[in-house]
Amino acid sequence: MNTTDTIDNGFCPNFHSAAELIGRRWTGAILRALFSGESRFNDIKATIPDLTPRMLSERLKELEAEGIVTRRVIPEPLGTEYCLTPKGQALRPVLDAISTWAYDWIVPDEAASEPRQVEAVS
Amino acid sequence: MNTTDTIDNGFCPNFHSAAELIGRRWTGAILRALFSGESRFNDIKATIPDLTPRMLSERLKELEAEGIVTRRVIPEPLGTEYCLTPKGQALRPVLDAISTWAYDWIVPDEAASEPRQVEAVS
DNA sequence: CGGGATCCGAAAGGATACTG
DNA sequence: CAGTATCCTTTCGGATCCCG
Repeated sequence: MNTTDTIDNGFCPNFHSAAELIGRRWTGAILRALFSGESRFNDIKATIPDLTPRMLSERLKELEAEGIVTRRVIPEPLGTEYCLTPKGQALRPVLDAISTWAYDWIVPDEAASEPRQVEAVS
Repeated sequence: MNTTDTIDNGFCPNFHSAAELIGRRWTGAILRALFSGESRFNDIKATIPDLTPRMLSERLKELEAEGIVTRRVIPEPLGTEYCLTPKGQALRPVLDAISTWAYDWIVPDEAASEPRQVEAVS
């Protein structure tokens, strides 16, 4: 029933697993780095502030296991390259939608820390 | 630097917090239930299989703190009603994008164990 | 009905160090 | 460069009981 249409049923396991896959800590940012063109381990790591190699490695493995990225070792400049598979590329609309929403609704200085100062509304 | 929506920079804290907000455990499903029309605590709970009241309560509070839902106590039938704010409504494209992706790429028996053929090829 | 409080085990995540 | 290994803290999340 729910196929490409709108949200009209209460629960969908596929949706659920997809949401939690993408939403796993750091995963969104990693995917974003991949989309932005980064592909080497340390390049990805460098673009994401507090990401430790352990986390990156772990998330990358998960994504690989999910068929979202592929890992390839490059002999010459010696390194590893992570690329998005079609399934991974297909996530672009999702990432874009999140970006748009974030841009529209997340107030800049609310993002990093969270000094949620509402202006005194009694 | 471009801030509109395309992905071409490495990291964006707004995007990051948005992704992890939506991706928090159960949050996607809860949002989905809200979009599908549920609004009462136990109705939402009922649509999501293993969600405990504690988790629902916790997530709902987070969403409320983020300005994504509003909580209102209804005196008559006695209950509580959770509604999406404009900020919450604005998440619809995100949820839809995830739904679409999930439908296209998550193979049923990989998500849970609900038999469903993606496409009866040939 | 709609939660809050508490307890507690499980798992995720961070820091640091070390290696092929 | 690209990870691993280990430790150890924090958080998550489930169960249970209770309260307005």
